[in-house]
Amino acid sequence: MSKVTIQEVARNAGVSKGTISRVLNGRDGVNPETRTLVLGVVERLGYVPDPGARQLARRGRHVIGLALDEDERRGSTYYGILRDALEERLSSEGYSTQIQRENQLATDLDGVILLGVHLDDPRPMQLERAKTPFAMVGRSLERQSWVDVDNHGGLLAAVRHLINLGHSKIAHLSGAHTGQASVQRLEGFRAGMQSAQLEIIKNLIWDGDFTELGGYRAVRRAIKAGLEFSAIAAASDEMAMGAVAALQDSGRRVPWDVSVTGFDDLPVAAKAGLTTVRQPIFEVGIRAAELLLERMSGKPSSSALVATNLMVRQSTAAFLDELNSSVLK
Amino acid sequence: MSKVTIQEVARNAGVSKGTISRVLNGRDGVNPETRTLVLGVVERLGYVPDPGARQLARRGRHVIGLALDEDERRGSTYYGILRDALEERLSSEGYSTQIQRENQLATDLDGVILLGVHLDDPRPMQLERAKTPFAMVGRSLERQSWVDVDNHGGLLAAVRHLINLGHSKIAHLSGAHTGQASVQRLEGFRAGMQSAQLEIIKNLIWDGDFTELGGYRAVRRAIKAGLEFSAIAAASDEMAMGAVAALQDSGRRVPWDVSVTGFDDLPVAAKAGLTTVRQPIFEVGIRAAELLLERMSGKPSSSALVATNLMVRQSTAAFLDELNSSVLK
DNA sequence: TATTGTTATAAAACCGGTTACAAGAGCCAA
DNA sequence: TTGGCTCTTGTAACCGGTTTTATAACAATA
Repeated sequence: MSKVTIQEVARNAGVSKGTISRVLNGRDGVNPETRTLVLGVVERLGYVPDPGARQLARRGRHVIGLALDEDERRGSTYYGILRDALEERLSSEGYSTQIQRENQLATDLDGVILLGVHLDDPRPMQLERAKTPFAMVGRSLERQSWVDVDNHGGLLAAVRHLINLGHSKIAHLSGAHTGQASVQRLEGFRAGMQSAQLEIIKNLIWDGDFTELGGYRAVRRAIKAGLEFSAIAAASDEMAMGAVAALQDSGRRVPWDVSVTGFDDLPVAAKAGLTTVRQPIFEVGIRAAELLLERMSGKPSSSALVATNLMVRQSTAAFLDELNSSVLK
Repeated sequence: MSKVTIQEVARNAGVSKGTISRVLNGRDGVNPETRTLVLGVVERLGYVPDPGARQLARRGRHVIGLALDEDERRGSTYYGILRDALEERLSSEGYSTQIQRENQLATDLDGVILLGVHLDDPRPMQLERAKTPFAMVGRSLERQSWVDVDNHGGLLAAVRHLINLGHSKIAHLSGAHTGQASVQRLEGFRAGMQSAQLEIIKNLIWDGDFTELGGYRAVRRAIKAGLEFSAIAAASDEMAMGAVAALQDSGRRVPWDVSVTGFDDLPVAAKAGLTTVRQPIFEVGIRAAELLLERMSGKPSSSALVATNLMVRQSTAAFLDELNSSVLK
């Protein structure tokens, strides 16, 4: 319960504080035997270094900045979870985090995490010029040290799931076409349809603006236009929820008349029983933090594409053709 | 730019480190003259104590927990800003924060901030029993140490603004009636109408569920039902945005045909030109942190009701009666 | 006047880590 | 055998604060 200090670990292992510290920080010049002994004791005692003391002992303030692209997104669920993850990983390493307002990338930072990078983002170049190490959440084509979710694979999995259930007239509820994530998900949708030799109908790709209301309006419009479809693969949970509401307002039952899938797996999705693609946001944050730490320690940098999981719930069901079902009778 | 330490302050003031520390922590037994001298030097040098060192020197981990009521709300804009504020204030005091999952209020915390307390909330009692100091965001009738926004006064101001513009058939777009904030805003609406001897029409009080889509649907329903109104005072920006969308979809122009006000002043409100009531969320967080610190140091506890501001933008305009305007011609 | 208390401050110990430096062990060449 | 080298580990200083203890100056009391 009460905190265990490095001193106690040292006493238990029969070595000095310094050795413990060297082991834990991966310094070389430690006997492999001693190393495993120490790690064992650390494990047994459940020792966790005090972040405050660590920060103090390593000279310098050790601050890393979190740079968001738009103020508007600040505080959305996605960024909240990401921040939690980054903070958890970085604070355990003795770093404190600090939100960077706007484009004023401070120069006295030890590192920066860029959130929501887009294609013609000027920030990576700025940071390179200032020789500040950084890692990115979002894909970069020219540089390393980025983490991204496998958007393409995620939507592909959702579409395959729908196809396996017998659906063929599948609509895609897309976000604004500016974001990379949006484009990748759309491509995933296309890939899924094509792999089953299904036709991609232009009228069944709708813009839902990544919001619940946007999804609602898009689906209402489609129904009013008399379009036929038996499933909707949305590019976000919010849009999917809006779609469900619109279907219900139009007298369609989910999933019996229309199946719906989302993307993100927000808490609300589980509550509403929405089949969706889980984005491991927390994991993305952890990886981003690790990439930055890697880069700051001078190791060769890499990037990471984290996988998604399809969470099958109650908003999808097998396709029931009215004709078919009447024949069966 | 580089950090200024307590040692430098001490040298500049011609006293010892200990004295600086005593002054900054409000310990007594310091000569008033010395105190002002030290404070002057601190100000001049722009000295800010290092949180890490502070945390280390005060024994114990010094963790305070942030307890949310519902997982769902986690990460919403509101809670994001609140967390920023709490963290800022508490970390400068050497405390680190930790999110409390569910109801597992850990016992080894120095203090707890309860977010979103409601009337029959069991948590205050639990904490009292465990003798853990706490402060609450949201009103408590039985206890002290809470901070809340003046919901009543905020909506009252919005309604008065509309009345001053000549409106009389004013609708209220309310949240779910369970929350305290919702009830207080509804009461503010009533008070505003009554103070101008205006009739409160039951059919003009709608439930919008605090979401954009909820607001949209409620307004569509009202229009379809043929209800007459020239202004809508919503209990949240999101609902107000939904209302604006619904009005536009029905061919009503905002603000010429219908005026709309929101509540919260989210970034999106400024962008959309929505007249709204600003909730000083950040300020609420700071105050909550201070109330907790107060309580932990054993001072007599108090509570705070922070004021709102009406942000007048382009979604409200003077009432134009068609009859009137034709007469004027 | 000698003794005791008060008050204000300086000095030093400490918090829990990291790291520069010193030192002992083992090995090899001279 | 001895000096020098590498490998490994202990020792101690230090980071920037807080807090306990010691001390000096002065006032109050006997």
